[in-house]
Amino acid sequence: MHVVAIATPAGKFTAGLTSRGLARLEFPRKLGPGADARMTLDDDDSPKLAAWRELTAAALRDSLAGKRPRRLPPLDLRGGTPFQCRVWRALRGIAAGRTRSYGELAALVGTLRGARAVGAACGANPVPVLVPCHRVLAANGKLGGFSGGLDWKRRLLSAEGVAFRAM
DNA sequence: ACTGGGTAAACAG
DNA sequence: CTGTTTACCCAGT
Repeated sequence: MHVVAIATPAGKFTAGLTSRGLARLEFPRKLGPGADARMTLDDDDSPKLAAWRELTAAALRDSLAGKRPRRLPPLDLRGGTPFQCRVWRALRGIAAGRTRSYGELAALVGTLRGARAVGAACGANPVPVLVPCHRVLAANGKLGGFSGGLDWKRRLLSAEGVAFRAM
């Protein structure tokens, strides 16, 4: 996996690219002692990977501004279990500015009472923002959780003009 | 506002 | 297989 930095107005994201596409996306990390240890940046990417890095950067900047990205890089989501892949695919069907509840998403993937399992699958989403797990709220309109921290979830939803109940 | 039971899936052992 | 944990949900207090 080729690890590259993606600069945005909101900070430096980290993307992991494989020969099949974008496999991971991480929010800017708080700089702690030794925070750079895992940041083995990769400069000599192939033209293909460089193109995907630019697609990722453009899509990420659009998404952070609340706009729908015109084009996404290919995604390499092989890591997931069959259930997680169903959930992640369903996530991509939620348009910008719209939300669903964990329970609704469970019904969409054919697991009627699996709201909690859907939450766990969202937490395992390797490509947040572009696979929009932030558009899933709890059934009562509250936020639920977010792997990157609830501040990011609030920020992404606000950029899309979505209203939500404070927690 | 808080509690408890029900629930599906992943994971450790 | 059993136990534990989870970004849940709903009907009761």
